[in-house]
Amino acid sequence: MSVRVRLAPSPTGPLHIGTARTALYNYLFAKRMGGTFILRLEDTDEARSTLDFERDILDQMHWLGMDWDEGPELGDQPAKGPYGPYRQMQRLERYREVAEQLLAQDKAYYCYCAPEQLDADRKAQEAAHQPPHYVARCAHLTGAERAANQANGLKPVIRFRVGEGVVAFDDIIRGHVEIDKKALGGDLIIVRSNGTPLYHFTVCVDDADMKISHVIRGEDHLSNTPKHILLFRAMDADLPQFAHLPLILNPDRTKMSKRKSQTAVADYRAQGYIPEGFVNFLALLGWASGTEEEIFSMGELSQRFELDHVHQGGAVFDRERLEWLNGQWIRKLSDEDLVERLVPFLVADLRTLESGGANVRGASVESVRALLPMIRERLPTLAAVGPLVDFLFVDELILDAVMLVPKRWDAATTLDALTAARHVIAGVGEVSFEADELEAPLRQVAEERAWKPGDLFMALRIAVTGKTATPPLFDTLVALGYERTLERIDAARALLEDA
RNA sequence: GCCGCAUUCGUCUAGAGGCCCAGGACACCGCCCUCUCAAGGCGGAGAUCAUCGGUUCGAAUCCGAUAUGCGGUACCA
Repeated sequence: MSVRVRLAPSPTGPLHIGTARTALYNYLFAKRMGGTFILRLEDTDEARSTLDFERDILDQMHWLGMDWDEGPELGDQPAKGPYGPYRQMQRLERYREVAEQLLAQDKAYYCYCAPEQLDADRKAQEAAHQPPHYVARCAHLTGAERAANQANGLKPVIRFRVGEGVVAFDDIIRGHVEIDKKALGGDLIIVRSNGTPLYHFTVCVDDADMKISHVIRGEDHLSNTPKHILLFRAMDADLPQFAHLPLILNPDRTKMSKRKSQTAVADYRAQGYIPEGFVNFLALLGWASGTEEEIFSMGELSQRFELDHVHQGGAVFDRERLEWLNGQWIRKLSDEDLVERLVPFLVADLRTLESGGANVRGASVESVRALLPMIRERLPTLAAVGPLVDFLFVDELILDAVMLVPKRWDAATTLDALTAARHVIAGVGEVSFEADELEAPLRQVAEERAWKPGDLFMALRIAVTGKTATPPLFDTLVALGYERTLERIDAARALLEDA
């Protein structure tokens, strides 16, 4: 049997971390098994579904490096695959057809109970400490009763007969699971009174129609699985295998939510995480290779991923670990690649400086490329580039006399040191202005004046960058350039003199 | 309430009856490197394997109960 798996997000929000991981596991499983990965949009919640969310979901999927073999059209992208349409609102006819069939076979029936009535039932059951369930009031209506309801203008829902007994299945991740039908809440509604189908029904129709072989989804669907199994059986469809993934959790171990965590993939992207790191991190949230390796590319993952090695307990989303993995991957990128990804972040950073009143110079690909050796190890995210090097791209630093003074030093010593350093640098001259040429003479002045080299360097660093943590000093000076280095030292000296 | 699932260092996890008085990684601490910050190297601390019972010569691993957490229980998905 060929492996066919699917991701079935509903476009009621931007691509969620949890959905992204589910997508990844489906994708990796498909790749590993030489199967087919299908994307289906579950947009039957008309009130909350939007085209923008659809776009975000597909866009972030691509960003993460996942493509699908079958899926819906969007914009200029045509639909792919022989089992379409892949958007549920376009499959309404099909659901109606299956519902009719179920009705004709008496596997489903019309129910005219009013929502208020149902609420009252539920309350009564609760009071009686019984599990809430539908009391099957309409389960055996006569033709006359139905006609009467109809004549009264009542719009019925369609309910699926659940019956009695136990539903059992073997989940790839959880093992054997048995659930009594009594726990299912009675005959379930599959079509609303307005004629639109409900989730439990549409997934089953679609999964059956699309010949899905493995349903890999979040644990929150585990308790619903018996309903699905019953529906599959009623349709005489082949049962897929189920694999229920552990949940991704907030730090307080509740199901990851927007309220307590950042859940949109797009947000992480905007913060400078790269897909290589993000995918690696997501893969490791609930799965491990069994070896001690943990840096894996998408390609390596799709060689090794095993569904039955997926962990069963929920996993807290740990940003520190994500950041570390992201840094690992940033360090692996080629120069050209890194530069290309870095520039937009630098530009954005400079733009905000500019709107704050600074005069900024353009950040070109060449200029950033030259900085790579000194910043590469200092980038946990792409967004870290701005704070690291933006001082190189502004005309004037915003400084004050207090911050110019290294700790352990006073203003007078600092002024003295900057003057001496300026002298040395001018002595080296513009032609020999190289990192290798600068260090020795600067160390020598420090020694002559009994300053710790580190203190001298710190004074210089602050004067020239406005920061206490920067890339290596001499490379920084060279990147700044001879003229601007001297200008900044002079500006700092002037500030100290005034103070 | 009812049903289901889960539970190994703070976090992600390895572990499929003896190799485990539990291994790796992130974070943390220390040292080395060092002009700051990183990166890197080395080392440290950190888990009575939720608890209690049972099975077994032997249990983190199998079984049961309890606890805790989470999920489901919608004319949401």
